[in-house]
Amino acid sequence: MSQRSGRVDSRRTDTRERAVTVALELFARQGYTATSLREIAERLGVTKAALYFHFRTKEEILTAILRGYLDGVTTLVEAAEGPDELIRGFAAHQRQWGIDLVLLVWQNYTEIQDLPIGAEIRQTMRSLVDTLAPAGADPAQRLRVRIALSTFQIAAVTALVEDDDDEASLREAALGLSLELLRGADPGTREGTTTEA
Amino acid sequence: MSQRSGRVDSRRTDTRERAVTVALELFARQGYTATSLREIAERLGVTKAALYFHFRTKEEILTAILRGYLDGVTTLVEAAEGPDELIRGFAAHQRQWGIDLVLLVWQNYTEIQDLPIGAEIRQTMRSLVDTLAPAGADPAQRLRVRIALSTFQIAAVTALVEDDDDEASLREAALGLSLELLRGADPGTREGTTTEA
DNA sequence: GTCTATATTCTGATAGAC
DNA sequence: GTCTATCAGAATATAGAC
Repeated sequence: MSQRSGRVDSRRTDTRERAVTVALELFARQGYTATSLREIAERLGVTKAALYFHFRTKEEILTAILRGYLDGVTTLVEAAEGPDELIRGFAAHQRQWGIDLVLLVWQNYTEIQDLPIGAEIRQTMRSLVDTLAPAGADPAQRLRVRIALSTFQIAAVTALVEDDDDEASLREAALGLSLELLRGADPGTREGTTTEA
Repeated sequence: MSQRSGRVDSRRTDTRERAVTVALELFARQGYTATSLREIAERLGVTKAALYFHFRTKEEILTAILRGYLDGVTTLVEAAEGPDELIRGFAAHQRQWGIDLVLLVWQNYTEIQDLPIGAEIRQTMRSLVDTLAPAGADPAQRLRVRIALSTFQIAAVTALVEDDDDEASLREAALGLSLELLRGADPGTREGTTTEA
């Protein structure tokens, strides 16, 4: 963004984008710390020094990956008009970003949590729970919502481990379970869009 | 075990046990790869070389931690007389081993999965699901069981992130949700101990 | 059982040429 | 934008004295 000149530069390469893609896969499958810049660079067919032209630190690569995903979630939360619509939007979002992103966030949260974007992720997830949980929900109800959200991640990981299971049907089952859990979070009224408390 | 002489050796130290405890905490909080042997040794007040007397590799420390936990789960599965009893036993087991073990397995699964004990963990978890799910359960029902099992882990992590929530009540809520999910896995008969299919 | 000392390899990161 | 060359530090692991 800050390095684009506006017009199409003939010398422009796609190394940065490719680096983000490759890093996502390697970070997800091997872990952030266990993946070296040398490894990423080799996959891209460039040197480590070339990577340092695009990113100032290794952490910046990780942050770049998470940025797009997180902004998507924020947009979802802000645009949501009701719990059911939001959970469906979240399901689609998780699907769109794929198993590697899910793995990346879960398996490397230890490293992510200390980064600036880690605080953003916590905040976004909390607003997601806030939006999905009834106003004034107790911790048990909020836990229910958190489990409803984790459903898609568990399904994605299950599809990876149990390779004989059909991923698409697992996703569908996850959505059903998620909605079921969500409805249980508020045994009373859950028809209108209770945006106001 | 293999190095004990039977009688109480006055020169015997508890470095190995202490190393396992310290490593569990550091691996859980910082990640397996991000934690160095130097760090573990410093915490113990010994040198790296002393650690290598007790463990041949870094992976062996990780394996030693997971061994006790995993054997406990196996024992639970073999002794189980019914789904409800098993899930309660699993809940108690998770509680007993604490948040650090839960974090360790989840946050470092990328590294664990390639170890020999990683295969054991997968197998044990599968037998756990097998025992909890009705015979002939479809993937969707098995997913439900997996989510029921994840409940305790999500509760533990939630207690860590949301430090104003009461951990004990979260655990209680998790057990209730887990049982609720489990009952939904088989809408039909779930009274007798259907050990035979 | 624990130590000092060391071997070897890799890490993230920088300088400067092209 | 990418390269070669290099840095300082840290990693796992081993050898051998005590």
